[in-house]
Amino acid sequence: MVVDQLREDELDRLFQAFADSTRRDIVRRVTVGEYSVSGLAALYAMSFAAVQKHVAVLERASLVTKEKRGREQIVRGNHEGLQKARRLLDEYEAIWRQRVDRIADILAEG
Amino acid sequence: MVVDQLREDELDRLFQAFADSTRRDIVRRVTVGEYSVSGLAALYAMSFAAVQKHVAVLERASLVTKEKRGREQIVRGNHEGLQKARRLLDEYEAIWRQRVDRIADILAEG
DNA sequence: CTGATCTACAACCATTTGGTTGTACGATAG
DNA sequence: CTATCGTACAACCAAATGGTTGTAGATCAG
Repeated sequence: MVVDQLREDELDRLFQAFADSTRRDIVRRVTVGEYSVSGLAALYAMSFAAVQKHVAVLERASLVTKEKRGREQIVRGNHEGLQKARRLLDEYEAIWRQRVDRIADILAEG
Repeated sequence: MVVDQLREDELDRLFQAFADSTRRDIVRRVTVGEYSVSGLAALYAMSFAAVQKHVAVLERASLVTKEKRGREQIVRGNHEGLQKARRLLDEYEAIWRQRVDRIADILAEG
């Protein structure tokens, strides 16, 4: 086994990151606009530290990047993670379509 | 707030379900072939009960369905969950493209 | 310089997660 | 009928998750 452990871990982190509505909202916002960590924190009914942790989870998943600007840390959307997640789901969709085609073939044969 | 709590919870469950390599493998397998719960359990280095729990997580996320056949429970892939997950990532991709277009516009103006 | 702001990080807590073993029960094979 | 198989479910455990408060270091405004 141990097919491609690095990629598997990467995908674990990616989907785990998406599995929280606050984090999904952060991703949407930082894709459209520019936010510091505290700018984001102001949007949610939770502590600054909690939002900071959410951003860290997104960063580890390559869904956002942080860039220091003065005393602020600007959070930006990172297309890389999103693309990887989409690519995986596209693979699954392809497997599904192959399966449907195969069943169609069997029906055509019979 | 409380935009669409049901959908948010649904998405939480969906991405949470994808955030585990064993579960991703189960989804792939049951999309292609037919497996009972114990048939799946035989594939992994963990207990039957553990696999049973993974299947339950996938079922709650609408990624698989179970169907009783004699004393076996047949697990099958369910396109519904996969589609919903893909749809969300497509939305994010669209947001990203809009952002890129907007930047292009600004550059064109300037 | 001083005070306010932004961030990082540690420590703590409750709940969830991913695993285990054990028990029980319906369905099937012999 | 009896033994076995496939499943369900409870109880338990360690680790991870999602939140909190508190402390401390940079950076900026006045």
